[in-house]
Amino acid sequence: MSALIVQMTYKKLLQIQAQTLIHGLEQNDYVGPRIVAACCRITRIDYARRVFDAISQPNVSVWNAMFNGYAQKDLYREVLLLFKRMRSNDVMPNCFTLPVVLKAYVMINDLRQGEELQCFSIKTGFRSNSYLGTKLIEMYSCAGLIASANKVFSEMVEKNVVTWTSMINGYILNKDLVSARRFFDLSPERDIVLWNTMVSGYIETGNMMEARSLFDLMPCKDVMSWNTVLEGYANIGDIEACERVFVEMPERNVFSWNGMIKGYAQSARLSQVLDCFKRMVVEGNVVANDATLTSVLSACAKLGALEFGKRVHKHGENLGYDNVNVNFKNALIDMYAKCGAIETAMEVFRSIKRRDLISWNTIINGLAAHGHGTEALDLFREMKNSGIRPDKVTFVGVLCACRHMGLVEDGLAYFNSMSTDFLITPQIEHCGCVVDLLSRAGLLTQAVEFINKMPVKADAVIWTTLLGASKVYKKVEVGELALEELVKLEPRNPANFVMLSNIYGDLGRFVDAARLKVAMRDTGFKKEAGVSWIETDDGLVKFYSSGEKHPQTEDLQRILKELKNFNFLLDEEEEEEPQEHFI
DNA sequence: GAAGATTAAA
Repeated sequence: MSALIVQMTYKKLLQIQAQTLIHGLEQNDYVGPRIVAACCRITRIDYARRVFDAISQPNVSVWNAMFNGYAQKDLYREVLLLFKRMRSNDVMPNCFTLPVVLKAYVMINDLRQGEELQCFSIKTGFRSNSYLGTKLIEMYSCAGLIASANKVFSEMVEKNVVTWTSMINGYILNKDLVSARRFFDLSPERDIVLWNTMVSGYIETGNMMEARSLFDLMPCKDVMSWNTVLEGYANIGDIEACERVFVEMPERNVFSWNGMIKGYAQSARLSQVLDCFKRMVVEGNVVANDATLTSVLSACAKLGALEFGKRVHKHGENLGYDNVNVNFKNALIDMYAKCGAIETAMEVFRSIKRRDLISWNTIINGLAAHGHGTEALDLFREMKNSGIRPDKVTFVGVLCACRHMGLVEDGLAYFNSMSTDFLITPQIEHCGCVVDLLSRAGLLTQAVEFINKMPVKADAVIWTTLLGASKVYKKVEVGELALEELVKLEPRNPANFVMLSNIYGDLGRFVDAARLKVAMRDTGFKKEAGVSWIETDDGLVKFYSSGEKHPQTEDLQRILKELKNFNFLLDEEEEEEPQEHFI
């Protein structure tokens, strides 16, 4: 029967279950746990629970099956609730029960209960169980109690390679790479997981050199070993090393492609992200997953590549990510919003059944950034009403919406509500928003007061905002104050002097303007005019804003016009004929 | 029955 259950489908499971009911077998000590386990794996978890509840006197194995079912779905609170019931029903846990329950305590960070369970396990004679020991080490390491973890480790009679891995991982979690390495060298057996753990430990602590030399020492490597170093290089933005590893690796899975894509994204090679994704679809023998699609969509968002993004959307739909995957949908919202397709972004948002914090943040920030301030604030209200707790990112969007609409009162009210109602400490971004809001409204004195009172130190961006506003509103004292601060923060930036000197000029204070010019010259730096440049066959060509210095300006203007028309034609064609391969 | 990975928002 258990062989049957292993390869069972949903339909078959129901048939078998019906048969067990007919014959009263669900109460059978042997059949009961297997049916529950199969339901946990195949059906919805609440159905499994109903099957469990129907068993009048479940034995310990039935309880264990249900615990494991919940744990596999990350429902740790349910594990613990059920464990309480088991204890009150006077069913004795066995050596299979304790590790899974302990894991639940680890996952919800309940150290006290975990320790109680440890005492319980010692009293009931499971002290030397290596499965339990491994979980205890993990629990203490996660809580930062590395000494307790080590105590459990050294008191364990039977240590195997999993135990050693758990201990080494504990040291890595606590950033003690020296001890981790000592235990690694001491371990009587080293399997591939242990090697990979040690390599990624070095990577996590930023020691790519050591990671690489350990990787090179590995007696055998699996695809995950290769992926680990690939991602290590991706994280530090060493794209050449990434590409070398990618070419060199003997086998590639979806994580390998995702790692390569991440590498390009990390070093801002956005069009290469798209190229790599195309290659993956065409030549990689792998299926993209939600991580792939979200990374690619994020690149589309940054590039404004709406057409490509739409195709990624289709691709994801075909793979079945559309209905269930909130990550995919969140990335879609961002992509559509950043590409200016706000309505589509809104549609996607509305189509999500279980929105998470990121869904709300993405749409609110997207709306705010595109001047749909009213809608952003409406959604913020809706978000609060539906019981989702806003975080600091939400408030960046909310304040940004107020700034766009010039809602001084509301902006200040939201800013205050952030710390009083939601216990969020304002960050520099929030403060910058408020300073900008006040500055644009011409409330410069209030802006200065705000800067003096705000919980973080003002940065150059904030002072520049104020300096700019003081030019618009001709408030020379504020401008002088801003420049004074700016000179401290970025003494090498001559643009600051130019700004204040222009203010003096506007007010006819030419002596002061000249004095500043001298001060600027004394810094030894010269403000360069804003310039764009492009590399051509003849070398670097510079373009100044609305400048006509280039000898071929007329030709350039004409070609630009033609290109615009050409692009327009291309867009139309693309609509009709989407790229092959890309479905 | 215990140990190994990636993703989206400012």
